[in-house]
Amino acid sequence: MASHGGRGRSGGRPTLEEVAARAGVGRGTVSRVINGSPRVSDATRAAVEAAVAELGYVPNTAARALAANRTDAIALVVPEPETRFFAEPYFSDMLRGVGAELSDTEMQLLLIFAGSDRERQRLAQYLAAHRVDGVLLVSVHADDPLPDLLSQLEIPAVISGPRSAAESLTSVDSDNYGGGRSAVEHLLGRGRSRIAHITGRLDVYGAQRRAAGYRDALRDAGHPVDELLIEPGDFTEEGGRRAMTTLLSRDPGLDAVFAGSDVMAAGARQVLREAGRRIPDDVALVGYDDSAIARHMDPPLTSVRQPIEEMGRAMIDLLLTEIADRRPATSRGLDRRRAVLPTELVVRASS
Amino acid sequence: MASHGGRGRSGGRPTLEEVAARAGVGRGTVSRVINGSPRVSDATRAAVEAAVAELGYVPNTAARALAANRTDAIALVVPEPETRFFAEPYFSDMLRGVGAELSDTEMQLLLIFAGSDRERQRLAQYLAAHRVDGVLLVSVHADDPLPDLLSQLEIPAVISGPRSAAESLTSVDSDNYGGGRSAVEHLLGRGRSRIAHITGRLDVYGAQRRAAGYRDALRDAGHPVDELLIEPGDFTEEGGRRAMTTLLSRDPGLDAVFAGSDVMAAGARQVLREAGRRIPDDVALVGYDDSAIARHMDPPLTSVRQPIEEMGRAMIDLLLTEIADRRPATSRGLDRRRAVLPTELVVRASS
DNA sequence: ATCACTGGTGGGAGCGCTCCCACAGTACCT
DNA sequence: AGGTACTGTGGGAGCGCTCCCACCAGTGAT
Repeated sequence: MASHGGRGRSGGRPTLEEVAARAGVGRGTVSRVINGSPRVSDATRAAVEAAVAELGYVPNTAARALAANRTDAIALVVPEPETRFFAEPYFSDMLRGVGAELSDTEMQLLLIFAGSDRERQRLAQYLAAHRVDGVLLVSVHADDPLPDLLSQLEIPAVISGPRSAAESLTSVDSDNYGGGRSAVEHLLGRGRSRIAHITGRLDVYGAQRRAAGYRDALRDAGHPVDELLIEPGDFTEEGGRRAMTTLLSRDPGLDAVFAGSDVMAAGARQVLREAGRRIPDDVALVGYDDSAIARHMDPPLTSVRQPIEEMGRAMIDLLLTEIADRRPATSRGLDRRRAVLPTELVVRASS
Repeated sequence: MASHGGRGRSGGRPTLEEVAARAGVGRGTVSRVINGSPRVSDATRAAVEAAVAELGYVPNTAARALAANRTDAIALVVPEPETRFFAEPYFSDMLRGVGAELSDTEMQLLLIFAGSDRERQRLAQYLAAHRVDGVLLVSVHADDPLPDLLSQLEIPAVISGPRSAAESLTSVDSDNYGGGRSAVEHLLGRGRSRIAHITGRLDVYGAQRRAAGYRDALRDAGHPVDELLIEPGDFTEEGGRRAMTTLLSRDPGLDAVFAGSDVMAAGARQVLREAGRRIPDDVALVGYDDSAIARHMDPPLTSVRQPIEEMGRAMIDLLLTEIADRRPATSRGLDRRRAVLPTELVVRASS
């Protein structure tokens, strides 16, 4: 039914002006109705809404973006190759939370992978062009230049897993310290006393915090902290094996292990088995992440669960307020926000 | 260093006009250089490029979109909940191909899930607003209204897995017919003669084609087609079990089974085992999809591989030409395009 | 010398919005 | 009666591009 105009333009989508003419009001008034301004009388609003419905009017996003200097879109940036994104349920959970929280909004979510250098290049261009109003950053390494680029471009951003205690970006984190504590307190409660800790890579802030929780839990219970019972892994299964081997040689009598991730716990379990230790009878084992591995391990692994989906929701919340705050020009200065969500210990047969 | 202007606008990004002034040329010339028009002298081009570099000019996408009536973005629409998207490697492979093919382009890819009704609603709005230049459609059900919506809105679209032989959208498919043939020919070559077929849901076009390949391969080899050896499954493991049970009761002497998917093959395998049949000694088994299941099955499953990543690339190719063709206004009419990519039989121990 | 062309270039018009200023109308005070 | 204030409204200006027409040299043919 669409009548084609003279030039190549297709479709003849109605414009604000046409809606205004139809409703017998001015352009500005229609704009106010569309944007939900309260300064419109009920009668006028009704007339405009009728015209919008009759004409099937849909705002032109490009025009709006140009005039208002915003895009109504935010990006979820994953500085990893796509493969890892799909492999780890972490991202899937995060995305679910983000999507849910966004569904009440007009905001559009873009998923951007920046694993390769080339993709990084494109991302930088993309951000420089201000094609999004804000950015969600997940799984960022300590030396990544991305956060700096974002602050330089003055693009609102929220990072999941702050890079340090002094993180300059608004951040959302789970309570790694509390998670570490609860794991150790649980083991102590089970009557274990020689509790080892396989940490994650210690340049990852969260791994430091978990270790701190481990230390404080022991100390507060009146146990001395034996540094020989702390051995760094690197979040891999192989790293877990190596660390466990080392720990076992240092103290064959240890009766519990708190691993900084489920994957490392899986590695530790192998070594313990080979050394003839029964789990949990001889050595109790606790992991971190409550991943699928934990559920399927033999015996099923006690693990610290992070509320990843909730973290996604929190990130959106913070980002949206940050974007809203920026709009009225006054950059409110230095009060960086930070959210920390509680973890939960999921007890299974391994402890 | 950015000096703030009088009003609230932030940042002072350079505009075309500023680049033009700096390079000592007109606005139009800069635009030509940016867009790679050949009608610019080398000297002028160099001057403009220098000015662009000095000023760090990045085109304003919104302005371009408004003026040129295009967005330089395409959407990958997944009419499934996110969960399935992550669960099935199909999507991951497809995304890899799409991303790779797009990386030479200025085009931006959006990932849109439309599993729930609410998400569908948003998607419709999104498309009506013409926020993308084209759409990639994957895993669409036969009765989905989305394709019609797209043609109505005159948005270029490419679908993976056409819904029927009369698919109205440009489509990319793997050679399901050839895949079915090759599976059966392989089994015949192994000396099997009573070959059963567990089909997928027959309202899925690809499942029909696989079954057609099965029939023709038998017929061309001089074997009669016994309809009692064809039993529909529904792509699930349970469906595979049911179909296998039925087939075995109809013909206890069958010596091979071609299942329309690896998952159904897994179901069939269970039933065969319980019935005391050895694989492949008594009954040879072939699946379809070459998924992780196939590799991990005991014994490893012979399966037909679809070139999913290549399909992703092909979809982008077709979509981009479709978008380009549309630009010069003349809608070239009725010659719908269609690409069919070859499959490959991966032989393992089950046959 | 005149008349086509042709490759290069400048800049007006306009894309469809938002923002904001101006102004009419009403209400409520002095 | 005149002021003041506030609600609701219309429409100009302008966001930063692309498109296209007009125009200016050259160049070669007449």
